[in-house]
Amino acid sequence: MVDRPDLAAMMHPLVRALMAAEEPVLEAHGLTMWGYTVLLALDGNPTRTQAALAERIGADKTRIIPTLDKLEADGFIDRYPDPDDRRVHLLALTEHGGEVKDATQEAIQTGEERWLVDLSDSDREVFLRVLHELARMAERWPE
Amino acid sequence: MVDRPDLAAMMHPLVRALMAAEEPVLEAHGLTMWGYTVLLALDGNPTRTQAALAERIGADKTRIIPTLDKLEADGFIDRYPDPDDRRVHLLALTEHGGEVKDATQEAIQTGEERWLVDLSDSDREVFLRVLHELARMAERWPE
DNA sequence: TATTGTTATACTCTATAACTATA
DNA sequence: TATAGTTATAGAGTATAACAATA
Repeated sequence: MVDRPDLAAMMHPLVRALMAAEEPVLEAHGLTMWGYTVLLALDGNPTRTQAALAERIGADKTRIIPTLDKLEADGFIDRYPDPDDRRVHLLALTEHGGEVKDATQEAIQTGEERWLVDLSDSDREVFLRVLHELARMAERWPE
Repeated sequence: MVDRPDLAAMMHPLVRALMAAEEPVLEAHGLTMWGYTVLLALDGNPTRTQAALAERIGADKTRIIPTLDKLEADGFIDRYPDPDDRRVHLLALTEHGGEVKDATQEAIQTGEERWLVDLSDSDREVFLRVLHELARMAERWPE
């Protein structure tokens, strides 16, 4: 009946290993995991409210506030009140923030190649395509 | 330069969604996530020490003790001192524990099919094979 | 003295609830 | 009165350190 391990049982340790490998890279670029997650989310997607950003990255709206404070203090993001509704904060990457995000992502993906290097071109293509599709499904399934 | 999302950025939300979907199934079978993880680890692999089990599943040795207490009280595992070294506890699934583990896994994998159902046979085969291989790599990379 | 399992404590992360400022 | 953001508090989960039993 059971002819494969559980998806979660395979993916969970893998994610932990991927994140453990990311940590020193993030630290070298002056970012936390949540900080990097925010930069990825804002890249190309300026966001109108902090609550929307929090929901998009699966965080509590109270949880990201210290992260946003730090990113702003470091000059990675701009955050200013919406003139049309001064309760709302508009969020966007600064040029510097975009550069740091790019450099960090480059380093992370270089590290991740360690996992993919032994795959054939076609296995790699299929795996990444399917994974991307499942990730999009998970986004649409927020609960 | 960056032509794909980060592996971790794709997998992390996916794992969270998979685990969220598991939770009600586990509860219906009287198991916690750690309890189920222990049953999976013990299945076909009786283990000589609790510390070894903890390391295998990526947990702290102190963390699994309440889990083992509960599994033992529920009759899912046997735990008794090794006659050769009475400091050591031998751990093994009971018959009942094996049945519960099988039934739970069956239900979990049925739920997981939701993610895989739209894949072609060949995409499915490649994805699961590569994922399995990466999971094995992660096991060998414990830090 | 070293090791296995256990318990007690402290720490980190996260969520809940209360507060402010705008609308 | 309702909503966006913030702050304060409480809770869950985890790790660190001390302890008892056995070797």
